[in-house]
Amino acid sequence: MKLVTCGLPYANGKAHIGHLRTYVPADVYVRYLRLMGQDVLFICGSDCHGTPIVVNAEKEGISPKELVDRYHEHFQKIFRELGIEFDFYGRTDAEYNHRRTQEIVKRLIENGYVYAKEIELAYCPKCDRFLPDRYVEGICPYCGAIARGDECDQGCGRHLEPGEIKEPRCKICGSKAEFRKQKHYFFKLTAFKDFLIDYLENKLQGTENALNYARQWVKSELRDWCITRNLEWGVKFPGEDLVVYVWVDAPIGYISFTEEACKRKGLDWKEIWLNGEISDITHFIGLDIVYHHCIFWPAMLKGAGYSLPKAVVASGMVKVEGKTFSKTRGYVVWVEDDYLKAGFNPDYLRYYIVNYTSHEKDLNFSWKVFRDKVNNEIIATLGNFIYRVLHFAWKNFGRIEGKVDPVVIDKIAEIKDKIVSAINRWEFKEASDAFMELATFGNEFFQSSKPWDLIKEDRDKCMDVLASCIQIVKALVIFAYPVMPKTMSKLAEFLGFDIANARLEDALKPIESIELKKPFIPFEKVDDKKIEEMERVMLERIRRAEEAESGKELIDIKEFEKLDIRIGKILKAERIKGSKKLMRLEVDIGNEVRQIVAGIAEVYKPEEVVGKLVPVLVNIKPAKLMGVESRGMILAADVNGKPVLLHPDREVPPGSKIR
RNA sequence: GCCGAGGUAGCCUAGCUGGUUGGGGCGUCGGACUCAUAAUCCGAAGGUCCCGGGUUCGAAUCCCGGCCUCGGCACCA
Repeated sequence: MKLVTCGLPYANGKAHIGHLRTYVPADVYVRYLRLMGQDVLFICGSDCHGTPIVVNAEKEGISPKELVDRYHEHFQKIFRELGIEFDFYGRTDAEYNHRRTQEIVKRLIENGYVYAKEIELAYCPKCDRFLPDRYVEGICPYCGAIARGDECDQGCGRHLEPGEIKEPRCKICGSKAEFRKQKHYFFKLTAFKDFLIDYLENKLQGTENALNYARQWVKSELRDWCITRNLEWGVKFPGEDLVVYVWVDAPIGYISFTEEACKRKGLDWKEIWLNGEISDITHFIGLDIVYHHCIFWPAMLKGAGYSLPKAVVASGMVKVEGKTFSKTRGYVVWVEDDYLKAGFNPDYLRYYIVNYTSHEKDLNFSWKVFRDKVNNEIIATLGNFIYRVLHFAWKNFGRIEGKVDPVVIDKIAEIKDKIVSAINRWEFKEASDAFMELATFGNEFFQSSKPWDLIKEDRDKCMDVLASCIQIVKALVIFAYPVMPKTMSKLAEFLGFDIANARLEDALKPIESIELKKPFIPFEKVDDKKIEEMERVMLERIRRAEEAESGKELIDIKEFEKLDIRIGKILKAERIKGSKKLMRLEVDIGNEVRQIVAGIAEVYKPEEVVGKLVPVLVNIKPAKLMGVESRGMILAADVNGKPVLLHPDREVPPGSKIR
């Protein structure tokens, strides 16, 4: 029995195209494996714990469970509608996962891989509780920006250790927090370094993008993981008033979901998870969680005495209309609101995702490309071939009994081999290109055989041609089924065979005789108006996002007057060591020379900004960036996140006021 | 900065253990056909294989240097 899993969607937001980038190929993979005769268990579930869920639930005034329920339902619905069929879709807050997680944590403790340590944590005296991660807000000790407890998300982006944040405040009640010591538990990840190096170099299979990242990480410094948090919501850490960190109980979902799936099917989950060193387990994940799956997870499994995964397959990133996927900036396609509600066939999106490029590379989603792929590839090549054959055969004969051309059988066999080879390398584009090649072959065969002429001259010969074509149609239905299950199962039913129990080899078995009904048009065209509408929706969203980003209300001139903006002359400039973006400048602002740190080093070289006149916000609070004090802020235009400097249109004296 | 991945015609790509004219798809142009959702088929145009140097009889393919793009740099879900 082979196990295939997908990274668990976090039950904190709706499904978008980024999710599908992992789930669709995984589903396609499983369906092909089954067509290849393999026994596969396919599982997934909702990731239900963690601080963001608790914080968001509190914000909405509902319980974490209510929030999780909502998105758990949502994801199940999306998967159902897109034909992503898990054998079991669980949730990490279920009893079975709590039980398995606690069992594994106990094993880790028994085996000596967990130790306690006192650390200083932010504590809110008013709420009377410790404040984990995102419950804290304060000042970043490095750059002075407002930061979260665990990360300076708006400023320098640094990770913050517990206790590092300055002036911590409780995010719930807003009152001042203090630091208090508390005992927490750490997982001895460092003890697994040698094991991990060997595992990643010699044992784990998968896509290069995942393996290379992981190898690089494991060779640099590993640190022990703090695996406990001060929350109510989560899996209780044995014997303490703490819960385990989400990244402990989330992957354990893979195990507990397997148990549940096996229980329902009368199988033994231990054959997968407790059968020795490496087990036939394949994890499909996004690139963002490679670390957890290739480092943390195998170490945990090893430490608790469980089997290790055989392969980790990581999908590439998603872009939307050529821009980096971003929910906040509006470059996103929501599966339900944007796609399904518009009434598009889910098979189209599945085909797009699988066929756009290889699994490891970046996938760009564009509505125009979508329209072209659907209309030119799915419909014109594949759908049209199927329909023209079925329609012609039904109209002229009704029943087809003829000899299939051996050339056709050879071609089908060739395509089948291509598909098998591609699937074994997780090359889903190659597999889908292969069946499209067969459709093109079919069109060529039909065209060059001219059955519309033959029917007038030689009905038997015409019948043979159609027998060959129907053979190709059947092969196409089987070969394309994993990518487009909805439409292909309808066609299989039309042709009178059971796709659920089909094998790739069935495509080669000649159809002796077949009775045809009136065929249906398998795919509906996507029209330009609809695409324009979709693009409008997206542009509108991007525009709104930009507006929200700038988030500007109307202000009084008095407020503007608070800003002291002057022209400064850059006297000196140098890069800041260790930083990609920052440049240290000495700027003459008229009555003094200030040291200012500016994020322009990605675009400008020091020598080209020296001597330039630029606007400077003089009365901004001083801040430290990368340890260098900055007293002022260079103003520049923001073009796609990159700075463009502004210069006065004629020479003006440094210190000139801007108003 | 460090570490990955990658730069092949308007777009997506194959080739990358070096060897005849760098394949394929979409788009474009011309033609043919009419069974079919103006679908299909045939043909054509289109490439400094990022740049520079090197190794070699010979490099998109190997080596060195540079430029550019994307991503990661961790207890962030």
